[in-house]
Amino acid sequence: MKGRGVAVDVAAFTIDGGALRVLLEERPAQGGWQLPGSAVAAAESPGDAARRILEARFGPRAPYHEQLYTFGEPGRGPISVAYFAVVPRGRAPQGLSWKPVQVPLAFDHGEILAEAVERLHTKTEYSTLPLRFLEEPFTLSEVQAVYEVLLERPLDKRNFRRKMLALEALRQVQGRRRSGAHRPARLFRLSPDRPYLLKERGILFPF
Amino acid sequence: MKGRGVAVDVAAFTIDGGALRVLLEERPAQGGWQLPGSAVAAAESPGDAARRILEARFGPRAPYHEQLYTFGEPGRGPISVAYFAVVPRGRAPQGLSWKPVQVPLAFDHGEILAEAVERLHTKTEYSTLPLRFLEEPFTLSEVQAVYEVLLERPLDKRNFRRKMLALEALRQVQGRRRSGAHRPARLFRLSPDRPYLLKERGILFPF
DNA sequence: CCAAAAGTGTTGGCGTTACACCCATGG
DNA sequence: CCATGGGTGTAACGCCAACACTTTTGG
Repeated sequence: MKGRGVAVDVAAFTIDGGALRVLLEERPAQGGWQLPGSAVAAAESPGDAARRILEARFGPRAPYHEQLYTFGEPGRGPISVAYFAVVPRGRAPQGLSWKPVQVPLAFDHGEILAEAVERLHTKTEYSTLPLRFLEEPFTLSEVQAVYEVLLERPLDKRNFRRKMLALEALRQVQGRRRSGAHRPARLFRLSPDRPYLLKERGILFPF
Repeated sequence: MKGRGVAVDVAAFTIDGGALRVLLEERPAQGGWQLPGSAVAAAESPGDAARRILEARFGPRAPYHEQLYTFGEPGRGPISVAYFAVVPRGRAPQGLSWKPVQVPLAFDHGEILAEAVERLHTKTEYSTLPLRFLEEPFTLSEVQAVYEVLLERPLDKRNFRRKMLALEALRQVQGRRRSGAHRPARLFRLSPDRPYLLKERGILFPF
């Protein structure tokens, strides 16, 4: 079989300081910032390679990730299967930085990043993917804060809570978070049976 | 760059006889029916290869298609970038057949097909992708029939028309279709500015 | 007792569904 | 004039967005 090799690039996001950030590595020789990536070995699938890349950075429990899109313009070098990942807030791994999503990238990585950001926004509208930005257990206020960053607008607290709880995507756990001079907050985890919920009914034809 | 080659496989759908059908080729030597595909040449992108495959079957105006998912389990052979396509009703090209989507396929093509069918159903809920099943110009009754096959339930004619027209995805064109002993039907095309409409607002957070 | 975040219900408006009859044509 | 599919309006209901105050705690 002739043709080009296959690589995997990962756009890993986190939310910190009220802003969406993406995990980048700096390669000054190659024109600045780029997404972490790797060639796909002969004995692994692209999904295996993505998990390997994430485990190398975040340890054996790789964060949530899914395949995004495959890029392969001729002249690009390898064909790249892009993944995007959602990572709870934390320090950037060795040699990498969490950067605002507006930074210009090397190669065509800006295009990959733009696609990943768009997918993230789309899924925010109709799934519980954003819960993956939080370390468990988390409070409802933390969930709301994540959604407010992603949607770029404030949300009504009562409506938000009613709707989020109605999804049955959360399971309350024992204990409360005390964090200052105010009432402690209930704690939640992802509901084990619905770790990643898409709204079933569509918009066009709910009748 | 080491690793495996890259191929493209296409799941092309049409609606005929009130049922969803997929374009398959029979290779008795390799265990029955399979999706049309091809290796990706060194000088082309996967998208180029998909278009090439479709043009070889349907002529220089390739039907609507989009990238679906990239499959690459080790031991699979080449890594395959799968596309799905939506084709207006018509005769199957030389050497190929329109088959019901339940037929068992060779290799892992059944998995690819299942993914494509799912994507098609998802997009039916919140986009005007199903309009691509129709040759232009078409009538509103034809549009409704397509949606009824995809959604597998009858739809109310008045509600359907109101909603479809409200999307402003259609443009009425001159002329009427006369097809028997009844009132002739108005004709429509895809609105040129919105050839492929996704509903903007989501379900979870429209407030 | 003060500050700060957690927590909680109701109402009005709008969008969606349910529903039945007349129209235009060909034979 | 009859059969066939094309074409049209309204009313009841349910869901969603808007909105403000009380509770619990730490200092």
